[in-house]
Amino acid sequence: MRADARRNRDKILQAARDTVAERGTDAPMELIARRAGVGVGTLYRRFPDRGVLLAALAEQYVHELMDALDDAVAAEPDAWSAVRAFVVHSVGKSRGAIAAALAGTSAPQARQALVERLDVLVRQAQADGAMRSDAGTGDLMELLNVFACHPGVIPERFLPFMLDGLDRRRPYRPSG
Amino acid sequence: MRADARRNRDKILQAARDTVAERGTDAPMELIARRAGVGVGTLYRRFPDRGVLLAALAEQYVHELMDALDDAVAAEPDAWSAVRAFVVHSVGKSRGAIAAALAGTSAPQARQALVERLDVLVRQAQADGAMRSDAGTGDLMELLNVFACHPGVIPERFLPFMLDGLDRRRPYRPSG
DNA sequence: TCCTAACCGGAATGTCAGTCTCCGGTTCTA
DNA sequence: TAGAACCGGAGACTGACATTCCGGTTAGGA
Repeated sequence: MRADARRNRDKILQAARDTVAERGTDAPMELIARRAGVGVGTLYRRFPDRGVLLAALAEQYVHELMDALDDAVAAEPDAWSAVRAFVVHSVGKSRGAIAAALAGTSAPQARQALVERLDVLVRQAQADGAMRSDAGTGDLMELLNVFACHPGVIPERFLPFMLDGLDRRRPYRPSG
Repeated sequence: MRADARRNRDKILQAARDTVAERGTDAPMELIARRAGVGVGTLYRRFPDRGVLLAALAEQYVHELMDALDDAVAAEPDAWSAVRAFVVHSVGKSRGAIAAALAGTSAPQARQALVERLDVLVRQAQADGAMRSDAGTGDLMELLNVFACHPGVIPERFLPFMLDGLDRRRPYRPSG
């Protein structure tokens, strides 16, 4: 693969990510290409159809979530704090790409690994008495999805409330 | 207006509501017509374009929300309970129609009236120390919108958590 | 019952946004 | 410097919708 070809591939992936984040999974291919500073021809040469492109995006994204989960576990003092940090972080970056990565049928094995990993943490948080026990890992994944589909101020605004709702201890912090 | 014409008008409105609930504000007109058991011609004769149809829907819906608010106030013992009941009830019925009714530019005066009414209740709930004070009426309206755009199990599942997050007293009820 | 204005259905037309192909021109790299 | 690999984007195609139009049907008053 020639150097310029690889360079373009990367640019396309990044552009796809941004575009999908803003316009959803069915964003125009041409928009993605233009955003990458590339012709549609180039886009299609690299990714024969939308499905392939989305799969690549999903793969990449799930891996990043995995890393974010590791970071959260390393940085936070307990399981529930880690879960919280992970969710906040994940919702904060790359919006719609989450939806593409998690909701779709792409990269199911990577997704599965992520879910299992998160599940361990969730169970721990519940065992600690920190997280309410009538909500589970699946709920969190769906939560990510819902918020991923609503770029804009909404997630930032509601996420803290939502997380407080999931918190069994429910600390009340008027200014945050 | 002939009897059959009126009958059809009502059927169209109902079909539009269901269809918009499922497929969003830009659901195909033809789908709405078919669902109403009517030809597209009839639909267009009654509602010259999508905007008019949506406006009619909005009007009707906002009035229903108003009634729901009244009912909630009458049935519940305090302001916060009424707010909660209202939100749950509103999210529960006629999904996407909410989005059409509230997000759009249709029926702004009716919407305004609803918001003001709800606002009184919200302030009361906050004054009672029952609802957290860093979230307001606007947040609730947006909340309705977000959930309205996500038919399916999601709202039912998350709404209770969300509302608990907004509750200053935060009663913990493992089984509900 | 009969008449006709009002109403109905849906085929037909027009529009538009997007996808994907193709090829003449350009750029790496050996 | 040759030529394999790559690039851009015009344009042919497609499908999904909106909207119009008119021959056939019907409600409901005389």
